[in-house]
Amino acid sequence: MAKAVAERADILPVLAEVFRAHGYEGATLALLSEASGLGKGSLYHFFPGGKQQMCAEVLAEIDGWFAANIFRPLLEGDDPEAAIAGMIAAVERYFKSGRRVCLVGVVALGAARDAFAEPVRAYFKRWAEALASALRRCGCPAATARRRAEDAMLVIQGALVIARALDDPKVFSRAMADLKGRLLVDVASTEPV
Amino acid sequence: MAKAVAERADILPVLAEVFRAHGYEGATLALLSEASGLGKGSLYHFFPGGKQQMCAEVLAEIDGWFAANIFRPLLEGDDPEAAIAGMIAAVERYFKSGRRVCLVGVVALGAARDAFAEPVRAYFKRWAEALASALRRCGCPAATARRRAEDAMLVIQGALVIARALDDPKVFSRAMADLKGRLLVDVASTEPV
DNA sequence: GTCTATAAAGCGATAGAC
DNA sequence: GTCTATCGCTTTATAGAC
Repeated sequence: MAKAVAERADILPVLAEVFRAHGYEGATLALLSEASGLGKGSLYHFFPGGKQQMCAEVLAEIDGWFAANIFRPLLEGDDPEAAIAGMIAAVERYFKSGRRVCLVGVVALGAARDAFAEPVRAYFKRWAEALASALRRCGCPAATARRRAEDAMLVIQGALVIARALDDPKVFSRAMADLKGRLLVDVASTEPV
Repeated sequence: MAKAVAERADILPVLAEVFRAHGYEGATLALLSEASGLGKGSLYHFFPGGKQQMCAEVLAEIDGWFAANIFRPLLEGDDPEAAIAGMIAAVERYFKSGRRVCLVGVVALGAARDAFAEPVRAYFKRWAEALASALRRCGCPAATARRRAEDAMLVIQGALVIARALDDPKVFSRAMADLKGRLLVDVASTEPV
């Protein structure tokens, strides 16, 4: 299908899309080779560890993207309320309104779960902690912030499953809109002037 | 592993557990054979359509179980509030507090999604409609009932993903307890005496 | 660094004895 | 109805030419 591969950095997103679309077990080397435009030999040159290494590096890149574009703004922004709104918007874009699946969630549900247990756990844990941090700075008590953050993780993943099961992206978009409202409801929101 | 197979009805639950644990692609005939205690020849005697038929019949049986134990009480019970509480309890038990995965959700996320699109869609649609019906009879306006029912589908699936990703069943149990409270909040609840 | 060729194992599925 | 043996194909992975 696609060609156009110059550096290693260009390969990972292409492989990621194959893993997303077919799952770890379903992503065969033939598919990965075709999508990247690289022969199997070349793939093994880049990833001597084979399919497992490809998936591990893809997960690491995903984690890096979320760290830079989602976790950090939540942790560092001086306007936590805006950071949360930004998170929702970024998630909507990233998952293409529910048409794109979360590879981390797919791996978590699949048989390869044990092989990637650590990165999968870390991804959701870091995300939840970053969101909880932003919520606390919005005026949420620590316990409430933690619960709402965990709830958000769960709503996002569930929305992806149901949107795909019903083949209806609107489900995802609506869930994100609801989530945005629910995260900050009943919060002090001491607007700094 | 297990042996003990007499009738066809005893085979499906065993196959179901293999599909749950390994996904459609990961559930090999060798695993299905080993788990059921039946040779490949015997499996093909019961399921001439092979792996696809096995999964289709497993999904049908799951649908049947939910129809009898979850959908019908929601639709028919004369105490809808109790039916909803019963649904939460049944779901907690069925998914073993998040230690067991939802095969319908797994299939929806996987590559085999297209092959089973119809039963997957129908399962969630029927469930949401049954729950919405119970909510309406609790005093929810139709639109609210529909939204809350869809929300419940999404929370259940998301809780299964996150509980498994974090390897923490408490996430699922807490989400179910929260869901129970949230479904019926701000509802007329005209207690019939 | 890329490719083709190929190895070794596993896959779904079938045939046929019992 | 159950099994073993096997087919034809695909899988992951390697070897080696260029």
